[in-house]
Amino acid sequence: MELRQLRYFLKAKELLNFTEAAKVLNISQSTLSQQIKQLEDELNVPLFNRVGKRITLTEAGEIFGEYALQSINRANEGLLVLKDLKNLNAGKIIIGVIYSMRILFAKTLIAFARQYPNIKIQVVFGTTKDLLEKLNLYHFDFIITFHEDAIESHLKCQTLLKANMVLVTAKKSSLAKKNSISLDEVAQLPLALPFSGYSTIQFFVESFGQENLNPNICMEINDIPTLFEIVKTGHWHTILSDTSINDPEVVGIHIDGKNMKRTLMILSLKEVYEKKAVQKFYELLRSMHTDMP
Amino acid sequence: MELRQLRYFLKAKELLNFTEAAKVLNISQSTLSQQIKQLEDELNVPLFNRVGKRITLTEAGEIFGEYALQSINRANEGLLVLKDLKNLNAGKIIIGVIYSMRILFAKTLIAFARQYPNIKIQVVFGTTKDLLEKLNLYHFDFIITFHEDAIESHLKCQTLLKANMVLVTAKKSSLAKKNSISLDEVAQLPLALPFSGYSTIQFFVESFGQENLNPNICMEINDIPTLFEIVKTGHWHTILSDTSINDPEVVGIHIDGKNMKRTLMILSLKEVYEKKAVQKFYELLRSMHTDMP
DNA sequence: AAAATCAATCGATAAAACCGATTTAGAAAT
DNA sequence: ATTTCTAAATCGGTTTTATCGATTGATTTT
Repeated sequence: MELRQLRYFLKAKELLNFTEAAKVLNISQSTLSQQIKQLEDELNVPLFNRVGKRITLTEAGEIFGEYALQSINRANEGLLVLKDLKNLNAGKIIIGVIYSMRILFAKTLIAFARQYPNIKIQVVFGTTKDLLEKLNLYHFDFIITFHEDAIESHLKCQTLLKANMVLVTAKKSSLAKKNSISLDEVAQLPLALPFSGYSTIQFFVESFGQENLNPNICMEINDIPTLFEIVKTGHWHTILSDTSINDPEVVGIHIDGKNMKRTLMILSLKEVYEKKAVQKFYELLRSMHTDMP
Repeated sequence: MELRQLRYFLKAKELLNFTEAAKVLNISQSTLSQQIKQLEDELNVPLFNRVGKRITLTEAGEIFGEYALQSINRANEGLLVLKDLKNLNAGKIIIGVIYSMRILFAKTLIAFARQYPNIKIQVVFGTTKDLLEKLNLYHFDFIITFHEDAIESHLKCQTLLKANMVLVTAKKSSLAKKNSISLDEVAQLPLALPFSGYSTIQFFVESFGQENLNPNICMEINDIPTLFEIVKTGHWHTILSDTSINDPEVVGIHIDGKNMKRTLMILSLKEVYEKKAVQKFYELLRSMHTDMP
């Protein structure tokens, strides 16, 4: 029993004429006759009465017709749903994002949700380590993170933007008046750094290490709003990417040095089919990056 | 897209291993690989991610799987329902019966309904003419009637029983003591005959005509219980098949003459598939006829 | 009565499913 | 790190099945 036979049967049932049904189906009448017969043999019951040259439906044909129609409809619906998926009228994407991308990401998220209201979006904020782990477990469609390590061969890596790492200080602080600050100077300050993952710590270690500087790290906190509160006291300072700053009572000061930029990447698994919704999200991310001052 | 491909896909989805799925399906792994690829090409979306040597399900595969399963289940259910039909666990039969078969038929009906409780039965009592007309319109599975005319070639005819036509008279009547009566004598009696259709009237006309007798027909009534009430007055008499008599206050007296039997037939259309339920009903009718004294 | 028509059947052909062998590359064992 | 095993993809050939046009047989239409 195949869908082909069910389709043939339903058309014959509809028209109660094999010759006409065959014409509509673009097959020969003899093919239709044979396929219906095959189906009847398999079902072990006639679906049509042959009355002279005409056909009428049997009780079995009546009953079976309901099921045949539903079977075909289900298959067609499956096909249609996949089309919708492809046309961004359905589906779901799951994205992992590091905390410091909150502000920029939120804007992109809102724009995407407005443009594609039928696509479900799940967003998970986390540390780079956690996000990577889950990416490798096929949990995410992609993650957005800083990532300077050697790219694993099974990962696809797209550069999103270069983010500046800046000294974040209270607006009321005397430092707030500076346009820039040296790394030497930063090393003298009491720092409360973001403890958001291995790669972040590595970044700091390497940046200061290259200048043989020992930063005065007083705290490591893995919550950016809390960091802002600490900074707002005017005593402690932190170093964050400029994408993180959205508090009116803190400012970011450019740190001199060519290593004070971090690359924000989109990471995904190579073997995983790239949904159209995901492609659209990338496009939106990039266009919003282009517009950045 | 065919049910075969959907079956293959669902097994691969279940086992997440083409080689094992192929083994279970009793096909070669390469066949499975090719058929899945064909399906993916038709759907224009991958259903599986190929991860090294393993496979995982895509979102599209997840979604499509639901519809594929339902499509196959519907087709299978259609098959099962037809089996039930064949096994007398479902279905419907529609029977036309002449009035004089009421008593005998009721017994058969009850026995059948008890034996096959899941089969719906529709019974229509009527005149031979009406029943025949509707039979030709595919309204009935079969009808039970007296029928002596030349059998139309599109009708299938089975003899059920030979029914005796008897004089029906009041038990309190002096005639009731007779074992038999001649047609001459009957012609002298005031008769109230059943007006139940052309063939019944023809039968009487021919029976009396052959003896050059003119019966005294006072009434023609197309309701058997009413005929019994008339007869019970002791004044009028009627002629009915002995299968009709179920009133304790009337008796049937054998009428001398070789023409006083009528053949009760089962009539059906030759081109119409004979349901198993119908076959079973025939069997029951015949067995109850055999048991008749 | 003759012509047209419709489902069934036939024999041949085209298309598709299927197979085993092989390739490619990843996973597991050493 | 190297070797062995293994699983999906691909290839070319074979088998099976759908399909076709012609024909048959019988019914319907003219």
